[in-house]
Amino acid sequence: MAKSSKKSVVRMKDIARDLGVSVVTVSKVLRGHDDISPATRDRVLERMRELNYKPNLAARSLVTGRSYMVGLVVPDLLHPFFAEIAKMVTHILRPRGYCLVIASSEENPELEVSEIEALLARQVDAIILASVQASAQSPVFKCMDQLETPYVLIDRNIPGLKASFVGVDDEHIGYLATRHLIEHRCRSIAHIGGPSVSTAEGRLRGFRKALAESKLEVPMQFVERVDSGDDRGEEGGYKAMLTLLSMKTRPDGVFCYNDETAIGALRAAFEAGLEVPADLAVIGVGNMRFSDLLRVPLSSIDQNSQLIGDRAARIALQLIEAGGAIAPESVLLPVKLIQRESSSG
Amino acid sequence: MAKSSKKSVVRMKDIARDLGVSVVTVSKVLRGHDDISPATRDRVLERMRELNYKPNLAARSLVTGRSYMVGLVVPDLLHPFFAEIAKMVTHILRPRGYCLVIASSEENPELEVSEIEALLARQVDAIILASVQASAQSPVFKCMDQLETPYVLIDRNIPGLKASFVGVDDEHIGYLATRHLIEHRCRSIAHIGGPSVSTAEGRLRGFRKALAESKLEVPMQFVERVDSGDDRGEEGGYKAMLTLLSMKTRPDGVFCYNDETAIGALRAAFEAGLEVPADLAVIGVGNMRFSDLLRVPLSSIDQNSQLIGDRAARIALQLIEAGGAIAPESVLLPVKLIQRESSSG
DNA sequence: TTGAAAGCGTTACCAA
DNA sequence: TTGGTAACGCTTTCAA
Repeated sequence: MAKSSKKSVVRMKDIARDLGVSVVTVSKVLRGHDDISPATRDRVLERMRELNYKPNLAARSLVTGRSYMVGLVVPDLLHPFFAEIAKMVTHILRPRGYCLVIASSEENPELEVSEIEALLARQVDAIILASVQASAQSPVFKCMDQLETPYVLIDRNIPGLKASFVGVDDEHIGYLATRHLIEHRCRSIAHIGGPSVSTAEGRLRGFRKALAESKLEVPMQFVERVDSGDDRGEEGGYKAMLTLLSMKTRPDGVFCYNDETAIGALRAAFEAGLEVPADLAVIGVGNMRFSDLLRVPLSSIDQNSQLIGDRAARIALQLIEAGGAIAPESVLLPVKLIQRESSSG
Repeated sequence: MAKSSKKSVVRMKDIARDLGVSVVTVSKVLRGHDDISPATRDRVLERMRELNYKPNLAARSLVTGRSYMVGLVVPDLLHPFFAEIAKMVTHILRPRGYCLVIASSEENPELEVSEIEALLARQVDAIILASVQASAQSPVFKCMDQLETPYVLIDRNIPGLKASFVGVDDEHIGYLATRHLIEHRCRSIAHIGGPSVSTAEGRLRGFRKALAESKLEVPMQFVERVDSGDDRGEEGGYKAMLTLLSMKTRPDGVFCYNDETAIGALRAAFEAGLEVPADLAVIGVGNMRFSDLLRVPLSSIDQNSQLIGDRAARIALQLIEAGGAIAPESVLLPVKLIQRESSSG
C-alpha cells in the first residue's frame, strides 16, 4: 500500500472496481443480504477491511429517508437531570445504530423552535423533547407533525397534545414532599416554586393539596416563584428564601421546586443563622448527586432520571420503527422520597 | 390551504414547479446568491414560507461534502466538567449553523474507537475529543487523518500527536495544589490520583515537584490511584482514603485528582471522626458547583471548563474553514486556586 | 447470484 | 438573470 498520507475517501465504487463486481453487490454485502455467494461476500468484506471502508451515511439517508439520528432538546444540558437523561438516551440508542444530536433551548421558547427546525432539516428520525413551549398551539408541534417526525415529550408535559410522554407525577411529588414536612411537625410551610411549566405547576398543586388535607393555611406570601435561568435556580432560591425569612411569621418548613433552589434556600437560612432542620426544614426535588454531602444533607424526591431517558429512548425507537402507526403512550415513572438531615427534625 | 394533516415533505422541486422557475433558481435564492432578480427572489421566499420549506441537509451534505455537524466525544457526559464543555461547544457552534453530535466513550478506548468511526461515517466536519486512547498509535487518529477530518483534543493530551489541544497545564495544577497544602502547614501529604491519562499524570508530576522543592518526603504508599469509572471517582476516593488512613503515619493533607475523588476522601475522613482541615486538609480539582455548600466546603483548582469548550469549538471551526491548511495549536488555559474551608487550617 | 438503471434532494458548472 | 445537466454515494427495483 502507498503511504496513506493522502486523503482517501473510499466508496463502494472503489471496492467494486477493485474486485470486478458491481456496486450493488458491494451494497448488498454491506447490509448482509443473503443473495450473495459466500465467496464474493468474503472478498468484498476483506477489501472493505483493507481499505477501511465506511459507508457514507448522508448518502444512505438521502435514499432511504432515514438518518438514524435522534434529536434531544433540553432546556439546559448542564443540569444533571438532563445530562443523565442524555447519557441514558445515547446508551440505548447507540447499540441500535442511532446517534444523538443535542440541542439546548436555554429555557427560551423561540430558541427551542429554531433548534427543532434545525433538527428537522437534518432529517432526524425522532425528537425527544423537554419542551418549554407554553401551549400545544406552538408551531413546533405542527412542524413535527407535518414532517411526520415522531417525538416524545419528557419531564414537562404539554396539556392538550396527543403525544407520548415520559415523566413523573409532579402533583404527587409536591404532595409527598409537603406531607413529609407536615409529618415532621412543620406547621407553617412555604413553597419556592419554579417557572410556569407543567412540572412546577404540578408540584405546587400537590403542595396545596397536602396542606388543604391537613387543614393548614397557606398565606399567599408563602408561595415564592423563581424564574429559572439564573444559575439553574440556586440564586433564585436564595433570594426567595430571603423574602420568606423577612416575613413577620416565618415558615418552619419549605418545599423547594428543585434541589438547586433548595440549596440556595439553605444558603440563605445559614446566613440568617438558622439551624436546619431545627428552625427550618427543607426538602427539594431531583436528588442531586452529592446532596448527602452538603453541610446539611438535603432531603429530596428522586425523579428517576435514568429511567426517564431509558423509556423515552425506547419509545422513540418504537415510534420510528412503527412509522407513526402507534398510539401515544404516557408513562409516569415512580418517584422516591429520600430523607436526609435537612428534614429529619 | 388544505388541512395540513398529510405528510408533506416540501422540496425545491415543488416550489420551482409552483412558481414556474427552475430548481437551480430556488437553490440560489435559498443560499442568498445575488444573481437573482429581487422579484423572483421574493416570490421564491414567500412560497418557501407558505409551504414551510426546509432544505434537506443530507442531500446538501452529499454534494458539498460538508455536513455542518461536529462530533464531541467525552468519557462521561454526566461529569459536570464535560457537560459544561458540551454546552459551551453547542453555544459557539449553533449560531454558525453547525450542530453537535455527542458520543460517550465511557472511559473505554475500544468504545471510543467505534464511536469515532460512527461519527466519521456520518461525515462530521470535525471532532472534538477528550480521548482515552493510550497512545498516538491508536487507529482512531489514523482514521481521522485518512478522511482528513480535523480534530481537536481537549482536556487530555496525547503525547506525540500533531494535533490541536485545548486544556490546562496539569503539572501546574498539581504543583499549585500541593504548594497550597504545604503553605498551610501540611508536612505529610498524600495524593489520590486518577487513571493513567495525561491529566492525572501531570497532576502527579506537579505533586512530586512541589514536595521535592520543599524537601518533603513522599512515602510510596502515600500515592493512591483511583481507577475511574466507578461513580466518577467518589467511591474510589473513599476507598483510597480509607487505605491512607489505615497507615501507621497518617497524612495531614491530601491532594485529590478531582473533586469527586476529594468528596469521597472527605466522606472517609468524616467517618473516621477526623476534623477537616484540622486533622486533614483536602484539596481537589474541578471546582464543582456546590463545592462551597459541602459539609466542609472544598478547596479546589478551577479548570476553566467553559473556556475550554469555547476555544475548542472555535479551533474546530477554523480547522473546518481552513480545510486542514492550518498548523496545530496548543492552548493552555489559566487555572485558579479556590481556597475554601477544607484547606484553610 | 449478479447487475443495470433509476432515483433520493441538493449544488456546481457552464451555457443561454 | 436564469436554467440544463451532471454529479454526490448510496439503495431499490427488476431483469438477466
